This record gives sequence, C-alpha cells and structure tokens, in this order.
Amino acid sequence: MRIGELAEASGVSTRSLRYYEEHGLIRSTRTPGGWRDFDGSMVERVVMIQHLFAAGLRSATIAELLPCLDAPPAERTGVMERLLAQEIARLQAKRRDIDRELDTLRALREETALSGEVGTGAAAQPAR
Amino acid sequence: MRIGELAEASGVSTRSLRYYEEHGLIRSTRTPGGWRDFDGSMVERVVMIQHLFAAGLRSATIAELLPCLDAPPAERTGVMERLLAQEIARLQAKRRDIDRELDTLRALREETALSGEVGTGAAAQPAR
DNA sequence: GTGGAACCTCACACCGGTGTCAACTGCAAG
DNA sequence: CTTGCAGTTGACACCGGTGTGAGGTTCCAC
Repeated sequence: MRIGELAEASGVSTRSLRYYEEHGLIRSTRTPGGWRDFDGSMVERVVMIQHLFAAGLRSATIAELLPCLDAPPAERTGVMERLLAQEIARLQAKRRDIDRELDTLRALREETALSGEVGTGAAAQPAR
Repeated sequence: MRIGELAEASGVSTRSLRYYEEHGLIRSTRTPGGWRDFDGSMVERVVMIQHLFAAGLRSATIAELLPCLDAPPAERTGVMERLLAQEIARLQAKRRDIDRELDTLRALREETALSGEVGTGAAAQPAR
C-alpha cells in the first residue's frame, strides 16, 4: 500500500509517516519510480507508534523498543526489558504527578464551592 | 527575597522565574534600582506551578487558574469553576490515556518475558 | 569608593513531532 | 500523449519552557 492509503488507514499524516520512516520506526520498499510501498501490517504498527508517542515516549526510544515486535523471541535482549521497565516506571511517575495535581485541583474546587472551607487533603480516588 | 534566593528555595532557575513573572504566574515588586523583590509566599507558589507544569498544564491555563489562590472566595467567579472543572476533566482523560499506555507497555513486556506469547488485551490494573 | 557577585534586559538556540510550501517526478485514466 | 493527482525531497516555522550569553547596572561588604 502506498503512503496515502496508510495515512488514511492509520489516521496519521503522510508527513508523520515519512518522519517515522526516516527515524526507523517503519520500513517500506520502493517502487522503481521511488514511491514508498508499505506492507499492510504497518497500519497496526503506526497506530501503536501513535499510542507510544501519546504516552510520551520519544522516537528514539520507540525505535529501540520496536524490535520487540519483529525479532523472534530468542533474540530479545535484556536491554529491551530494561528499557521497557524504565518507560513503565516513567509513566507510573507521571501518573502519580497527575493524581497529585488532581487532588490539588479538586481541593481548590471544593474550596471554591464551599466558599472558604479549606480542603486539607481531599479527593478520594473515584473509580477510573 | 530576591530572585536568586527564590530560585534556590524553590529549585527553579532564575530564567524560569523571570518567565513565570513575564507570563503573570508570579508577581514581584521592584527595588529602586530595578531588582525584583519577591514575597516569601512565592516559594510555595512556584513549587505548585512546577507541579502544574508537570501535570501538563500550560502557563496560560495556570495563569487563569491562579486567581483561585489569591481571590477571597466571594470573588471567585463561575468562570474559574468552569476552568477548574475543565482542567480536572482534562487531567482525568490524560490519566486514562496513561493507563492505556501502561497497558500497552506491560503487554509488550509480558510478551517479551513469555517469549512469543501474544498478549491480546493483557494487563490488569495493579494497585497504584 | 571600589571590587565583585548578583541582578537587569534582550536575544538566540534547543527539543521533537508536525504543518506547510516549493519545485520536481511517477503513475494511471482519459 | 496529456492531464492531474499523488508521490518525492528539502527546507523552514511552530509550540513553550528552558539554557545560555552578551552587555550593562545595582547592591553590599570591605
């Protein structure tokens, strides 16, 4: 499939797809005329890449991580596992930040609503 | 207190403090010679601003939000409440995103660990 | 009154993913 | 063969918080 199709199928701009390729996140063959030709499996991968970007990973990290998807299990290295663990930890930290700020904002809101009531440590965790 | 002290006390660079002031996040008086003079209460505020940044708020949003901290409750407007509610909603959404990304990464990790097991929708939510 | 640290303003650079424009070429339908 | 859309590369801009440096001024301790 060509870049326009992939863009439409994955919901990512052609600009971004070229960027992904340039940075080794996706691969393509070329037609004799130089047009990119993508494998259908790239749709799924591009979507995942988007998720990883959304999670705050940078392209270099994703590039290191992606071999997990391609390589036969035997070749998966401890490096990748460490990378994964690291990213997971990062996200967990971020999650805690957000929780803390949610607490702050909720306290602020209660304060506003109650006109002066000082919410010391409000904000229980409602089910997600 | 002057900018260097505030920087040290809050752990934020003087550059950033000037930026915060420029964008209305903190205020200062000036000495006759033009040096910034910060109130001691700014330390706490700067720390909070940092947290809000960490949670992904942008300076403009923080600037709109901060009056909640200053204004006596009586003067708090519905606008602020709406803003608060909006940011809370945004953070909650972000939190859900992060949870989803954590799922993705955890699934990837399991896959790696299990050598080829295809994790379709893995990753239960372990207590935070 | 003087040295030097701390401050001032202004300006430019960076990161990294994406938008956008320019100038050019491939491909397929008429 | 022509037309025109879709593709190609390359370059520049943007966002927003921060680093950095130049060139000048203020403050304070000696």
